[in-house]
Amino acid sequence: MPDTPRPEAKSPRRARWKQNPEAVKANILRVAREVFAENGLSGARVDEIASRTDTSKRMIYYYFDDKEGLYLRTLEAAYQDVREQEVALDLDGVEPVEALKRLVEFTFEHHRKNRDFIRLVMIENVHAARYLKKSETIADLNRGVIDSLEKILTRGAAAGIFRADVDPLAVHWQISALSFFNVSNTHTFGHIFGDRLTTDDGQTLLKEQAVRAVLGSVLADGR
Amino acid sequence: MPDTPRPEAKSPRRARWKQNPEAVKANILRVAREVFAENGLSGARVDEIASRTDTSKRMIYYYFDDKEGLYLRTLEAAYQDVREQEVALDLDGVEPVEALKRLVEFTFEHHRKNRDFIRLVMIENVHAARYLKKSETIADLNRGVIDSLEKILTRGAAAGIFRADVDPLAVHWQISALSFFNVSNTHTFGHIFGDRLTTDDGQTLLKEQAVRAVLGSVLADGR
DNA sequence: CCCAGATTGTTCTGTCTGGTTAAATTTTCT
DNA sequence: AGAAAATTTAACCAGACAGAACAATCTGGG
Repeated sequence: MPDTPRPEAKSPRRARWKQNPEAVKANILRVAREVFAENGLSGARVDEIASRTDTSKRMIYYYFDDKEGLYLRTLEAAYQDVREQEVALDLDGVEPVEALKRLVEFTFEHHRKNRDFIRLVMIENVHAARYLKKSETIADLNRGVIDSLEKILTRGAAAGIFRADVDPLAVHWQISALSFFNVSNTHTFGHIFGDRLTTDDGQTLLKEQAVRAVLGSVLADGR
Repeated sequence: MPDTPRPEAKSPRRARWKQNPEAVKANILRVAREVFAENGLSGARVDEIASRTDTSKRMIYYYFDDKEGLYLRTLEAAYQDVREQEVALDLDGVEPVEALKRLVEFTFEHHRKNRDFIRLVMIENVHAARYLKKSETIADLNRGVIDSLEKILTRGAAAGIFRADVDPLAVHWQISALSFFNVSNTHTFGHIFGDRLTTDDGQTLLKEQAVRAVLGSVLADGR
């Protein structure tokens, strides 16, 4: 990252700076995530990314080769970031219903906090996941989520509280759907039906409803 | 739509053709929907749209002014199309639980059948609904959905089957979320977790689960 | 300290894609 | 026949990605 103050005068063509490859890369990636999230891959302008950086366009090509390379790395970094936030959650000791409840609530909030990430995933889906598929690392990161969910479900089934035939993957799909849609479709939904559900009260309502919904599809019939 | 066979010979610089404004416009819109859905607004190429048409690039500008104009009209047309398919459903006479079940199933299938539409909505959300907001017509089309849902819910509440405090809009949100996500995130989800849920069996499972989920968040506590 | 290699900044240029328009030609309506 | 609308063909031109060239500065090893 170049140091800040262009030393006042005229003739010294260059300012002083320190070498800091990691910081430069990180800076570029941070900005790239924002710009790609706002405009998509083809909509984003390399020049705009550069100008929002503390460094120059030259560095983008120096470290990421080209626009698509930058996009791919941005995607990977975003996935990694988000997954790192998730490991905190430990529900092994908790009673099944409560554990599932917490998991839903956590996911719901977690998505809300990572809007740019959600948008990147949306964009990938418009691309039919073309770039995601190029990444070796991403898929592996995510599979763990299923395991921890499965633990909760089998514990619940053993206790007779949950149905025995629930599919962990399908439940994860459901939790994701509710949490994802809540962020991804804010704009169209809000414009058509009003913003009532995006207020704080509305969001709490939706979160509670999501919990009820997931439990509803998982609880044993008589309960 | 220009007529097909460029009359063999050399000198006649122009082929013969017939005027057919409506067909040309419709043809352009149909193709535009596909291409925009595949690539987004900025990703779509006017040249590609033109080449997939039976007409020429110039006609796009003749009828739609510019790329954004075409995009906006495409969006409006898509919304209108989709809403027209929905009016068929009549659930007034049906018993509440059954009615809600059918509504969920219908919506789920309906989304699956209109993938391009879903993608357009995704794209709009990436744009923060910038173009949707320019449209006068779209918002009005959709509000009716809430009314018919509300009827079901109040009937159910009156019968003591549904909770009294359910919010129709929130329930619609939930149904949409499950149906929408199922289409919108097929690619990323499928790549990360495998395609098991996109098979016919998987989709039936998800649909059933969606029904259970919605009912679970709506049914009165005792049952 | 001095050198080699890595990192960063600046400026400039190429080049091609892609949205847009000019102008001519044909059809249709009255 | 003449005017207006529809359609065709053929460019035009800005902007965006890409990278060349060069200089300057930093950093680590000998």
